[in-house]
Amino acid sequence: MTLQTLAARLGVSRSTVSNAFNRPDQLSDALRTRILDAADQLGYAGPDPAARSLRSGRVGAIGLVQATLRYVIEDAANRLFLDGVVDVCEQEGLAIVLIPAGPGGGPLPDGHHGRPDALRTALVDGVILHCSANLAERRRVLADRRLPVVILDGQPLGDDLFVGVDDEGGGAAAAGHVLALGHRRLAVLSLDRAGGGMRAGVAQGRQRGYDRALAAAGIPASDVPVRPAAGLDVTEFTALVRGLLAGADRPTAILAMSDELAAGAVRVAHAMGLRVPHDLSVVGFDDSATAFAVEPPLTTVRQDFTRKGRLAVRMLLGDVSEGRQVVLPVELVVRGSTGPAPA
Amino acid sequence: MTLQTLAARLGVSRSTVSNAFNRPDQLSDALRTRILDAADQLGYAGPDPAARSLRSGRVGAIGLVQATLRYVIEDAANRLFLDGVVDVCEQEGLAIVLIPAGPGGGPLPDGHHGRPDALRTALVDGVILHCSANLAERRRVLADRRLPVVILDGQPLGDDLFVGVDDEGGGAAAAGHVLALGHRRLAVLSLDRAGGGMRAGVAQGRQRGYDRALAAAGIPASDVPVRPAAGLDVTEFTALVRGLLAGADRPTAILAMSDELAAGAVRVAHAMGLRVPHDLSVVGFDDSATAFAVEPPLTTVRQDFTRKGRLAVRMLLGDVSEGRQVVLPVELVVRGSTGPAPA
DNA sequence: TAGTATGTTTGTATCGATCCAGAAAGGTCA
DNA sequence: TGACCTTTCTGGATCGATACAAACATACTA
Repeated sequence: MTLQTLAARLGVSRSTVSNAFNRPDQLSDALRTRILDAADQLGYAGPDPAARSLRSGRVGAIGLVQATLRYVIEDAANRLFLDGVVDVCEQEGLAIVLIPAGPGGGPLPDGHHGRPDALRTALVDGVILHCSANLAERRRVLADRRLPVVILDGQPLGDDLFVGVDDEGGGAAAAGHVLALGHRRLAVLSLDRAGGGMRAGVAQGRQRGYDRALAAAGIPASDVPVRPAAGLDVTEFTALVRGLLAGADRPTAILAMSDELAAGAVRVAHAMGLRVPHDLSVVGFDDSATAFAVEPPLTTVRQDFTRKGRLAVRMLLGDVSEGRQVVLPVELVVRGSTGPAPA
Repeated sequence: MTLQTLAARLGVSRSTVSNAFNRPDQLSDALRTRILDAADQLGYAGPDPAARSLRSGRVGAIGLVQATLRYVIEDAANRLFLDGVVDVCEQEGLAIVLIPAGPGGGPLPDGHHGRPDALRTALVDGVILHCSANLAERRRVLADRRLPVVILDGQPLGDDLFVGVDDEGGGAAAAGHVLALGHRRLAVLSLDRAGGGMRAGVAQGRQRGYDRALAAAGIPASDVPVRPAAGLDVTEFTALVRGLLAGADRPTAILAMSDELAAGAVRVAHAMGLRVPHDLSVVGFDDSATAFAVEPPLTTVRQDFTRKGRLAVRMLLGDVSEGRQVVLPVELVVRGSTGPAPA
């Protein structure tokens, strides 16, 4: 059952049937109801979406590209972002397409072999592209496809639409906070990971912030070990943190680039018999639900994920009233996981 | 830049270019590389997805329909299901489309006014349809579109592909457990809600299980109050549970149709000064992460969400090796939230 | 009564690919 | 050498709609 045959059955033109579905104002109510009723009767479910998309150029969906599909739903912070996305999409009746982007952080399929890249074949009107190692390459594919793109987090790329947060400012606030508490031996748990991180740009920004505060306090960056800690399993992560906290001149404060890393550090510290914040201060980042998943709750840097999500979608839909490249503010939230440096 | 123009530029036929992208075995390697290189050079991102879909009938994505988009990501149990879905989709290179289904549980747009229903226009190769109040109507739309459908949870509909769990058996196990502990005054917190539930079918199945066990114990169903509790805000929910637990002949055990409801009940009970399980036993359902979000951890009915997700996608893709209608087993998990009835 | 809006309906061109039957070229083998 | 395969490539038909301009009514104005 196609629009064509339905039109024939009713003795009207294709255009009229099409209009019945898409432009109520283009025909009389009487005819419109007659057509829609007939459609119901004959089991015509409405214009074929593929054909409609081909002709009209619209799809009614936006795409999300992140390091892995799993990350999209498992990361507590990211879910808050999704809340914002969902919010606007539901309002606008847009579907959300989760686009698999191949192995996290890895290169795209070269296009010459194997399965075609999902990014090339995804049916969407625009894409929210999370910062990642191969951002530029992905960006290029989307540019070739002439799809609108909003880059999320990290740093702006060219003059692309961009929404991020003040990672550097947040990092500086986090480090400044523990420095003000008298800590001098610090360590960083980075979102980067050995093989090029999933959120490379974010990690860099936050690190710059840490470094800035350290420099201001006169501490050489080389005195502060930075450990790539993202994507480790529990055993590896535990070993990493234990290594960091072993020895007499262990750090008295840990700057973690996410609340997950921070919470993990607190757990390991506890397991080692260290008290938080008495023996060790820990600062997280993001203020996701995880900040309350440990005792004491985490001092962390809050960002408004949901707002970020809403904004990203709106910008994708063409609303640039807040600018084409938006950096949202962050805010240090002091809770129980930080305290004065031990004497 | 279309396939057409690329072909012209190279002096080959459209078919050949198409084959270069889709059927490597249909042309010589030399020509294929020449074509793909030229495509790269000229910024041709590959065959237009909409055109491809129209002609080939394939999209490379599956759709998920649930009560609301938000539910998809916020519900802890549902995320486990998504894990399974994501698992298979990532393997198969399929995108996942979250289809907004209008106001939760409410009727579909009638098609005669307003925005076209997203279910009618979603570009997908098949749909996983969560049970909901207007399941049948949604099913019909998809039937008209001739899309493969897997119905998730609740009861099978006709001879549609179906994946669910033994809700009735689980309900019976949960109720049987507290009855065996000597409880005689029970109450049910139902997933149904006043205006027709989001997971109507599920609620019915679980209730049948409760009822079966009650009957076996000789307790008339009318003695056990059933309170629709899904979708309430904290205040409403608290009032509801307080009402239930007020009075001298208050229930000594609560059968909750989800871990969220159970955890909520535990919190309210604590707030009222009741000890769990000493004064009140609570049984959850699902064994999601929430089961450990309260003290004591919940006695609950476990189901394997991730397996359910994997299975649903595989069935959608045509694998019916486990049958066309699969009911997965559940298992009672006894933890700290249940104990002997108070004397 | 002609002239002008206003509101409906129609036809033609077009979107950008894939499918499939078959032509051309090159190889094998008795 | 000629019959018969293979491999490689081509062309026309087709998927199912929407856009846009033009045609047709009908009513209203002058």
